[in-house]
Amino acid sequence: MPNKKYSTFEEAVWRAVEKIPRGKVASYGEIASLIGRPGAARAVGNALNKNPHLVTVPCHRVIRSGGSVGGYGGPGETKRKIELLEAEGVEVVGGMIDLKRSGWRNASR
DNA sequence: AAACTGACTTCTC
DNA sequence: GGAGAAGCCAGTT
Repeated sequence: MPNKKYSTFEEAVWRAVEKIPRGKVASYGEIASLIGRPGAARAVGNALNKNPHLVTVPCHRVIRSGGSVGGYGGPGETKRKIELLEAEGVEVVGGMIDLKRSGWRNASR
């Protein structure tokens, strides 16, 4: 039986991630700050790794700082992540994203 | 309860 | 610019 209960931290992460508009990306650190846990970028990655809301939470829109795509669980999964981002209008070059163009609430303008 | 792990971040060489 | 190490947080075992 599914007694799977989730922590408030994870719920907060998913909530912040699903808030990311299509065609834009946010870094793990950004999410951590949004939920009130600055520096918990690692914890955010952990929450996404177990992401049970794979449908509601576009984890592929979450990237590393600087604009690096980061990972996605498996080695080959990272490539899929890039494809998804490009499909949404995000320009990914060599695993790097233009934050000034696809940054969620930063660097644009 | 303690220790390990991990989709991170930043500094230094 | 690339590689290595340390620091940080939350979850899982």
